[in-house]
Parts: sequence; C-alpha cells; structure tokens
Amino acid sequence: MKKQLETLISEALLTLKTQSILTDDLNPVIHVERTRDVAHGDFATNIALILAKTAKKNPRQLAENIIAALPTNEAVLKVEIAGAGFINFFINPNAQYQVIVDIHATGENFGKSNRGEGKKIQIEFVSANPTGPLHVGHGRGAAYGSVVGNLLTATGFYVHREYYVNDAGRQMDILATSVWLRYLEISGETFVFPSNAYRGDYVRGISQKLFNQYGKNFVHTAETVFANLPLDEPKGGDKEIYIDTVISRAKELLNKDYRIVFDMGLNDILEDIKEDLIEFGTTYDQWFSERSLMDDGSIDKALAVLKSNNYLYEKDGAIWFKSSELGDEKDRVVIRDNGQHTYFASDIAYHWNKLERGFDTLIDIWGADHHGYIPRVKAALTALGADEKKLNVLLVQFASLWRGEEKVSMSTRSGEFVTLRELRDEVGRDAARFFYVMRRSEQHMDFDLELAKSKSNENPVFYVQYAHARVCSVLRQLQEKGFTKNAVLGMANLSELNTEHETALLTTLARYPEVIERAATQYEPHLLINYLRELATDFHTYYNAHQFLVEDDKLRNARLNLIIAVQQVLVNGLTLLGISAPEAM
RNA sequence: GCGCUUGUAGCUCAACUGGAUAGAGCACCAGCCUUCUAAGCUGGGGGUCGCAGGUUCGAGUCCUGCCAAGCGUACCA
Repeated sequence: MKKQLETLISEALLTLKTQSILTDDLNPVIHVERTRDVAHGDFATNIALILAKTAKKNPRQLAENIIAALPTNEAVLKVEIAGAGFINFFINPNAQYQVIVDIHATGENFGKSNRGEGKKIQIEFVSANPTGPLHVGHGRGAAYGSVVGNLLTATGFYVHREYYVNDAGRQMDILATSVWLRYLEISGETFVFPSNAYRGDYVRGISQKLFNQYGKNFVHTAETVFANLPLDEPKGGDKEIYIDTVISRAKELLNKDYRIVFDMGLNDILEDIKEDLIEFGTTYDQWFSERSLMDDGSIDKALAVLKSNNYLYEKDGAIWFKSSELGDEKDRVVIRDNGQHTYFASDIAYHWNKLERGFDTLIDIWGADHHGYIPRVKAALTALGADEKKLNVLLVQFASLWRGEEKVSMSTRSGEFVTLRELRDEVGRDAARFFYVMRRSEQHMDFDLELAKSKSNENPVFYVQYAHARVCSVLRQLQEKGFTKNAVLGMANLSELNTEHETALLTTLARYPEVIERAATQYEPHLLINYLRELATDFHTYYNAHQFLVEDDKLRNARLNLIIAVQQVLVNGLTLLGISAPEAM
C-alpha cells in the first residue's frame, strides 16, 4: 500500500512537470509513512513540504496541486491537506481486508520479500576465542547475529553465516599451557599457578581428560618446568612476560606432544561452543579456521600484496602497516619482532578472503570494545585494492550483568563468569533470546539475573507467546463447542469486521511486511520485537472486548479468519527471532 | 589528552532516520473473572528529550561547544 501510494505521487509529480508547475530537475525521494493519529488518515506524505522550498511555492498550494494531479485509485477513499502541508490518505476499509486474504494465501511466507534480489551477504558473529565456554556477553552477539541473518534471508538475501575460529595465536597457547599445568597438578606436582593463565574449572576438566587418555606421558617435574623463570606479577614481575616464558617452556619440554595438549583444549572447547550455540538456536554455515589461513599461505599472500602496494615498512625489528595513511590513528604492527604475525595480520587475510569469495556485503558483529579496530581493517582492505564500503561492522554493546543490586564482573581468565549455558538453563532459550534482541544493539544493556531468572509475568516474551497460545486455544474450543469453521464463508464476510479493535488489528497486520523490511535493512531486530508486542496487545485487547465463537456463522468465520491471520504473523515473527510459539501455556 | 558509543517518565527502553499532541513495559493508584486461558483487559497520575547555542516552515533526531557515563587509545585478542 505504501509503495502504491508512492507510485501515485510520483505519477502526480510527473503530471505537474508536464504542466510546468514543477521544473524537470526536481527529483525528490518520495516518502510515505503511516500516521500516528487516526485523525490524520492511514498514510501521510510530506512531499509538498519538501518540494516547497526548491520549487518556491506555498506548501499547502503545492499540496493541492499534487492532490489534483493524483490518479484515481479505488483503494484511496479520501485525500486531505493538513497542517503545514501534509497530504493525508484515507484508505478504503474494503481494501484493508485484503491483508487477511494475503496472510491466509501466503502463510509462512507472509512478510518475506525479494528486496535483496539474491545478493550475497556474509555475516560473521560471535567468533569468541575457543579458550573457554561462551559467557553471557557472547549471548547477545549470538542472538543479534542470528536474527539479523534470519531477517536478511527473509528479505531475499543469500546469507552465509560464519564463525571465525581463532585456533592459532597467543591466547590459545595460554590455554594449552593452562591445560598442561592443571594436568601436572593432577599428576601430583605442586606449584603456583601463573596469574595470567586460565583459571576456570573447565580447564581442569580438559586436563583430567588428557590425564585419563595419556596417563603420565606428558609429566615433567615442577622443578624442571619452573626453573629459571622471571617473576610473576604478584611477586613484582610482569604477568605477560611471565606467561610467555611459561609457554615457551611448555613447547620446549613437550616438543611434538605440545600439539596434542593444544588440540585437546581447542577441540574440547570448540565442541562445547558449537553445541551451546545450536541449543541456543544459532547455527552457522561455516566455521572458518584461522590456522587454515596460515597453512594455505593466505596471510603471507595478503602481506605480499600490501608490500607490493607499498604499505609495509620495517621499524624496531617489526613489520608495520601504514594504516595511518588510510584513516587510522596510527600505523599497526603485522609481524612482531619475534617473527610471529599479529592477529591483525590474520584478520587482514580473513577479510580479504571473504571478499575474494564474492560476497557483495560483509557484516561483522563485534563487541563494542573492539570499535577502535574498525579503521585499521578498513584501511587494510583499501590497501589491498578492495572496496572497504562492502564491510559493515555492527557493534554490540556488552550487557552488564547484575545480581540484584550488585554488578557481576566478567573475565574469562579469572573464571568468575556466568556462562551462556547457565543463563539458558535458568531463564530458558526463548526468554534469553528475546531479552538480548529487545534493545537496540548499540544500547548498553542491563541484564538483571534475578529478574531474568524469576519466572514472573513481567517477562514480555510470555505476553507475545500467550497471544499465540490463546488463538490456538480458541481453535480447540471451536471443536469442543461444536462450531464449524468455514474459511471461504469467512472471507466472503470480512466486512463484518468493523469494530475499532478489528480495524486496529488489520492495520497492524498490514504493517508486518514493512517492519520486516525495515528491521532487515537497518539491522535492527528490536523493531520486530516491538512490533510483536504491539500485535499481541491489539490481540489481547480484541480478545477481551469480543467473543469470537459466536452463533452467527458469517461473523464467527470472519473473526476466525482474522485471528488465524494473527496467529500466522505471530508464528512468522517468532520464527525469525528463533523463539517458539507454544500452542498452550 | 584524543577517538568511538550513549544520555528521553521513578526504573528498563521505543520513537518509521527531519514531521503533526514524544510512546510502551515495569512500579504506583482505581476497577474487570458463573461467558473462547486473569501469563489478560479498562482507566489514572507521572517529561526542562543531559545543558547552552545554531541550522529551517518544523529538531529528541542534523551542526558546534560544554557536562556525565561506558569503551578504546599494545609488537593482547
């Protein structure tokens, strides 16, 4: 309907141009929006206000000209000028019933579109280091990313979801070393655990597995392991330097066996993460290994291109990328003085790889604490000769956790974090997803565990699900009470639906495709949540105001067709959110 | 210091990207269950849109300057 009106207006403008009321060079973007106040009709446009200035005309006069030039359309009942020069459209009520027919005809496809025209979008999200289980901070990215992916799929994009596995690099070495040290403890060695190692209980679990499988094959005495090391931080040393030397010691002593320990940690945690995400309703098309970029030479190749494009130089024994020439604050190291490439180097190769695979758009979903990283990645793409505009980084603010009045600090290494799995166990997958996506992603979010845990009626997800369950319940009652259902009869009598509650529902239902399109193109799933809450409100209000199972066959079937349409849209929306639509509650 | 993000009802947040009288949910107050699930509905109070300027027909939304919070500012990710 929106698009129809926009077409009518653009035809009117063309007419005015041929009448020389408007000049040919005016080509404004025609914007039709739904009105907030029913007194303003169903749709409104500010086109006359926009054009008034450049056309040097009185906006109300111009609005009159536009209205006069509008082609007639049977869906449009009345057109009015209001306020400073708004043009308000009143839609023929009979046209509004069409949405019920559409929903019944298209079913689960109602709301989907082909706006994306099959364009390829790669969306990378979560990508947490496999150094420990996912915690509640990752949950928000997981929920947000999967819903954005669903929305884009629903609007006709080809979506490829990817998790970048940091299975190489220093953090993983710290994990492997931590696993080994706990293994040594299990074997009976005693020593002070490094302050910068991973202290979570899950590490002990992996170590136990290692011990069960390999016995004491990897044991070295504590004396040997800790001989001649620098001081750890609690003793006045540097924890980073300390842990790095412990890692070197581990590699040295374990030699080829180091990889066994390393992979034990990596695979165990990665399997846990995969399972966790599946249970959370978040799936991927690909798990992309960072190590593979090293093994197949992608990193070297990317750096070689940067070098030949004259964007690399050497300083202080390290290789630097001239990102400051391309908008970054300063230059960045890609190869450290110890010969190791930085994570940034593999990120360059990874993002280049993504574009090489032919995606039209890349979406990265990062925690907001990584925002400073954006300019350097974009700079790298530019330096490689790629189009950095294809990369779209969406930031998700971390949800700060509260336990009642007390803020919970989260750090993977200190081991005191609430895992995503724990959260799911406590509040359930539906509520967790709903809460995560309920707010704009850039908005800081307070996640009160006490509140989320309490299975109280305050939980908005129940409100929406309850609307669906109520429709199901009515349909069950239909049988029990001996009423019949006749969809065709209902469709023939939709004009029976003339109460204000029904009109409101029709309008809300008709908005659904607009909401999906907007939520998808803006990457804002919270719009869908807000919509579903409004739809549920309209339905609950209607439910309380009118009986659906009435004797009158025409009215009953018209109403049943309406509430079945509501049920369908609730299912469609909840499905996109990855939330269940229970038939009974 | 500099950069990014955010400041809207007591609390948590919306506001169709510059439109008409800024809206919901909690919380609070007053009502509605022999009738399709009361996890629901109806009504009510509650606002200097952080502050000050500017841009224009029109600003919560855009520009500038302050104030406050979070994050970033590594040869860590």
